Amino acid sequence: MVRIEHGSTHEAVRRHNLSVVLRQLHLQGALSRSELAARTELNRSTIKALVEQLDSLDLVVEGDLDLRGTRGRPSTMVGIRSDQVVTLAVEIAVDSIAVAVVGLGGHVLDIRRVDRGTDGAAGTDVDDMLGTIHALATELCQPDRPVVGAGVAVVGIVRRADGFVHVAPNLGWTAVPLGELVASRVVQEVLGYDVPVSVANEADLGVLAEHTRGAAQGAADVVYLSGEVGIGGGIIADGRWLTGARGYAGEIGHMPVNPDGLRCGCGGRGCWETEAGERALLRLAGDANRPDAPDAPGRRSGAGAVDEIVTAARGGDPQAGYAVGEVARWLGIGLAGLINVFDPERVVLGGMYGRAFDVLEPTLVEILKDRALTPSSGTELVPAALATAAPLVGAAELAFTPLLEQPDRVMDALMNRRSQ
Amino acid sequence: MVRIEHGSTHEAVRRHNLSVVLRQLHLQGALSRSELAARTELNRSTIKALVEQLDSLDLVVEGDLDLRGTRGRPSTMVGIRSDQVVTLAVEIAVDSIAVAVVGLGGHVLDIRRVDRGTDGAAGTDVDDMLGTIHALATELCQPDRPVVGAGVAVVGIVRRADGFVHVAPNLGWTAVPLGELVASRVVQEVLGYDVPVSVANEADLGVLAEHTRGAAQGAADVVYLSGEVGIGGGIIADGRWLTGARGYAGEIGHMPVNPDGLRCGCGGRGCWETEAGERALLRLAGDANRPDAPDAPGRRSGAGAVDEIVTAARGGDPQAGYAVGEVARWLGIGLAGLINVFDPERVVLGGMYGRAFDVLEPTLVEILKDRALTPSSGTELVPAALATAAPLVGAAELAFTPLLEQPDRVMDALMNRRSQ
DNA sequence: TCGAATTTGATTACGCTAACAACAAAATCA
DNA sequence: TGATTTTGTTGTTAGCGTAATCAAATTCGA
Repeated sequence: MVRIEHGSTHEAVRRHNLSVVLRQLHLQGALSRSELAARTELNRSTIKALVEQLDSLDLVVEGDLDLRGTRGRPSTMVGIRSDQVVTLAVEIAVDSIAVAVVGLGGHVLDIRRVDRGTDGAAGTDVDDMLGTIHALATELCQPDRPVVGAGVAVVGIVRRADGFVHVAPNLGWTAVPLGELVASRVVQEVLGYDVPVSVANEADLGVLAEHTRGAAQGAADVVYLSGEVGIGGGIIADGRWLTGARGYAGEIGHMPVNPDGLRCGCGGRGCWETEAGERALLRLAGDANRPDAPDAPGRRSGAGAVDEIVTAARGGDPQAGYAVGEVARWLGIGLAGLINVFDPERVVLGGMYGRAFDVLEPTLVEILKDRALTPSSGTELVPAALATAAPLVGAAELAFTPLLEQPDRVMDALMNRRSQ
Repeated sequence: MVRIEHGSTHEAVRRHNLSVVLRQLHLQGALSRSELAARTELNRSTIKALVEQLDSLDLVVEGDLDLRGTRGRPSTMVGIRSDQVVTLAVEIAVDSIAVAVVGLGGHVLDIRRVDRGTDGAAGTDVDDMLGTIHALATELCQPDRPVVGAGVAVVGIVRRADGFVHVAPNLGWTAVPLGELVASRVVQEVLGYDVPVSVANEADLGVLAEHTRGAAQGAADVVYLSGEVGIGGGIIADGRWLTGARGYAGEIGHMPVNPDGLRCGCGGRGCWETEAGERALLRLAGDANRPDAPDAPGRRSGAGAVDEIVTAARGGDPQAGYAVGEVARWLGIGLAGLINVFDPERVVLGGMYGRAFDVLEPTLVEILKDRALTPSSGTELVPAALATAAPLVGAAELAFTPLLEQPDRVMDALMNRRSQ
């Protein structure tokens, strides 16, 4: 693929500045006009004009004065229309499906989640799942509330360009054109007009969420690990979300770490998630105190069982402590490689790694001190901040991207589509 | 680190367009004005003005007409002043030191290389090495030829911000402020004025070179592997050179691939370069037909010995074939992990992997088919195109970066400095 | 409580830059 | 040789951010 670098024109400047202002408000919620001027290094006059345009697009509201008690004339506050401009966020997880309406600024206005096999929700059948999403979206959507886009988080390998799910082992899916399906059988039917539908991997959206509103805020280089049934990974490099040439980046679960390890479903041996994933923890802790059979197909996530083990380890249980220690060791060995490859500013641990952060950290730090080449003080290790909300928040963020990049175009196009 | 997104102004637009035009010419060598207009999507009038400004900065020349025989008035060709605007490129390798004068457009105008221990060149002592570089640079530099920057490639872990070499195991260095040293004891003394000095890891500059002028041209997502004494790595992600938060990114040599492998100098066990590096190949092929003792300190690179083994493998020698096969196997196992993490469009193999590409490829392809999750047809595997020139070309490219980004500022500043 | 100082909003004029339009120039093609 | 096509050149226009100025609204100090 050859990239041609284009020149800039007036409109590009305007659009960029409009985008910068809107993004600031999206991230901060509300700012005074003078603060906007300071952050963007733009002139007061320019900010006024930009805010007026955003106002005319129904994206922001100019409200009260900024009453902070500083001297001088107080500045006008500019707020986000978080209730008037929303996206639809969908999460297709292993054991549940969730749909949320997320307002500009990242506010989750409403959310519905159903577990698989309950509430009439489907198993992993694609059609049933679309039906579930359709039903949830219908409940949530108010006809007068404009929706600017939809984002879908799914536990699978997703092609960025069109939301084609190449494979989703934990759902039993192969070759599902999820983007098209959601567009035609959910968005178009529920809303009555088309909006862009973006699909991405759950962990990739996790890092996007943590970077925008969670534990990775302000960090330009981030590695995010999410311990669920497998190990998911997402990366921010140089301030940008890394998705790879096709969108498959961040598939770290099957990095080889132990050639003598157990066989993995992918055909390899000693993959990272075989050694440091949820099943490894359950296996190492022994099956006695755990009701689930860890290898039963279609089983529900062992989150409850994992938490029991972690609690036991905190309480001094030797078997649980051993299991946690081993998982931490293999986690650290793989993580050392990633740190050497990316040199991240911060590593964010989500999923079960986030919940068990306190018991994992000591071992991790020790392993990394040995194995990571970069000065050890360089990389921060922190737990995720958004917990289970991360994929939905990330999906919403992804769906907001076109609006944030081209506020005027997206809103104009939306007006046309809705009025038809 | 908090990033503030700034707005754009007139000057930013002008600078961007100036930069885009100059970069096109830097990459293509010469283009007609109408081609420039087409590529940049800028107006004819604008291109004229921009080219005139670049001409007044002594960066380009307007020359003959474009005589391609198409109908219509022929367009004026715009060429690069490759002989008038140059950078100094320095390579500090394990067994040699090289200095080159590289003109705009990437033309290597002149080059001097000395092996360590010959020609009065130093071993690995920092002072001696600076002396060598000083001598070579003095020979190469013509006083009337303006130098806009200097770039240094070094086999070590380098902090991007200031060119501080944290550690360079193969040179025996620790904590060497190489950027400062080259600036004060080479550039300032040889040229008589200051220019920015940038330092980076050899493999990182390798991928920059291959991406700009080699086998990775046009690819937005690239993984580059260089097999030398160790394994060096460089990454292009989403069209951008990836250096990490501090500049240590791409240190893939010590990724753990085999916990039962040999001890590595880094303290780990079964690091990638222990299993798939030069020493592994020499070890696996047996020592009988090789004069060098592979583990003698300060030894010269075993490039010759490696090539002997590769040639023997091509000829059907079973021992050599086994050694090459094992190296390919471990190389593939590690590479599968990298492919899953980055989802690159292209993987470029340099150093000994490039020279042995034909004998490595079959095994690599087989391993990747098994181990890499992404559709196997997705990622291209190609040998490097620039061979030993890559680090110097990359260093020059790095040194040209400020000029390409802000042509007017850099040239004005240079004028002032040289006239003092 | 009142005036000075400070900071911001609003308005207008200005400068910079790219685009546009019209015409001239230089080639190909029939 | 004339029609056609493409590009260079020139003057004009439009868009956008900035600077300058004045008015407005607050805090601070006496």
